[in-house]
Amino acid sequence: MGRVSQSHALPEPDPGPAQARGLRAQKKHQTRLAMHRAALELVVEKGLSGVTAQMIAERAGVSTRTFFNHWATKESAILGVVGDEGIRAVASLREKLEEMEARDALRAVLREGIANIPVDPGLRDLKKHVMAEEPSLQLISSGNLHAMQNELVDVIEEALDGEYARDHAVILVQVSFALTRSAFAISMRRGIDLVRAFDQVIELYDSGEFNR
Amino acid sequence: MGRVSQSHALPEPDPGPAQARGLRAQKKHQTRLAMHRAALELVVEKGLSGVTAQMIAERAGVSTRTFFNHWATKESAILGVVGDEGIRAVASLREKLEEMEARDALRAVLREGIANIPVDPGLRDLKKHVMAEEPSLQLISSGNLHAMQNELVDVIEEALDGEYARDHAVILVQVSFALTRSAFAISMRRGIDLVRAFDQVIELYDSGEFNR
DNA sequence: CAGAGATGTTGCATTGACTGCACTATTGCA
DNA sequence: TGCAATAGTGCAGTCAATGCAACATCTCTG
Repeated sequence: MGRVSQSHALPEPDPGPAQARGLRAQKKHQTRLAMHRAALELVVEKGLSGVTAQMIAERAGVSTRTFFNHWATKESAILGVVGDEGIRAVASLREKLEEMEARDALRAVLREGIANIPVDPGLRDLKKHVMAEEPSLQLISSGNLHAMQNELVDVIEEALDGEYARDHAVILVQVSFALTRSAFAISMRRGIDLVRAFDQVIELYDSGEFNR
Repeated sequence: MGRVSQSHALPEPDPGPAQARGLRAQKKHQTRLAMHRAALELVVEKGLSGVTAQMIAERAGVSTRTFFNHWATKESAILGVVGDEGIRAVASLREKLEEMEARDALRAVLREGIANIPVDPGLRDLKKHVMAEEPSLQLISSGNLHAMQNELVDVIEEALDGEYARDHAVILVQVSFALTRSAFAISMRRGIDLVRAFDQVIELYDSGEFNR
């Protein structure tokens, strides 16, 4: 009965994709996946606005309350957001900044980031389809990126000099994220791998067509 | 919380800032402004999550229902969203594309767009303060831009040639919006005019620091 | 200037996202 | 086996948002 509820019990991030330590963690991850899958399927069937949290919970075989114990919002269940990527990205950026230019470091981090997006193979196509159909989800998805932007700006600012260090950092981050978003769009449209699209975008961009 | 309403009977945009035709339209605009002001004040006082639509309506002297007749969401009342900018932007872009390069045309349109953001002088500082305090509003704000992005991409694609016309267009639009967002951030931080910030960002960007 | 139609405002009822709380059910571990 | 930790659940409640129907207030026309 010792309900020592700590912080506002926000929906915790997912520990690991597959190799869960205990039986307990395994089950949890399983439940989570079931909800994510159910969410995707239902959105395909009925469209985003035609799906309620209750439906998703029901199909996944859990209570509505449990659903919201796992996901902060209906949309995050659909997107299958993990959460702690921001922290890793910042750490990764710090390391890279010691051996390369800010621009390249940032690009590398973003490339890493999108390469590590965990997608259950069975859900890959489903998710792609949903994302293509529901633009507002794209927006939310890039909104998740938004959260880490400021932190990245801070880190990069430290690595730059001059009066306009922060302005530089801001622009650099914004533009880099813009390229990432472009990669998302192009990947979706052409049906190609996201990382591949990212590389193509970088190449196109660096070709200089955009600076005159 | 995170509602992403896809309203059908959308609350109509505001006809004109000041010189409203009839008495009716005048009153309407007045009501609208009262709500916008109330929303901003309350957010300053209690924070975004501490404010309910009811509170805003009450302070503005209207019913809750009326509140939602004017604004699609609580947040749009705070931001004072007008709405029909997208249409104007697209038309404007079409014109400009006939006399200048895609990049410059797009920049010009964006510059126009931010220059025309209607802000009641009395609310300017209030809004700036609120935007600085509540990052999630910034996100929503740029989300509004998001809607017109695809249309702009379409228009620009027509103006470009080659196999990669659309990819070019996507990247161009994304990057240009990134610069605009940067201008927002910098304008906020330095407390300078948005258009001025935009010009500075463009200058900084074109200086070439970002392409090597 | 009267009356009809258009438009703004409101109350009411309802749906659906989310949250806090108290409680039960499992699981991990000593 | 016994107990602490943690996942899952039911319930009640808040708040955003919407449809609907009644009502109030212009606006415009004959």
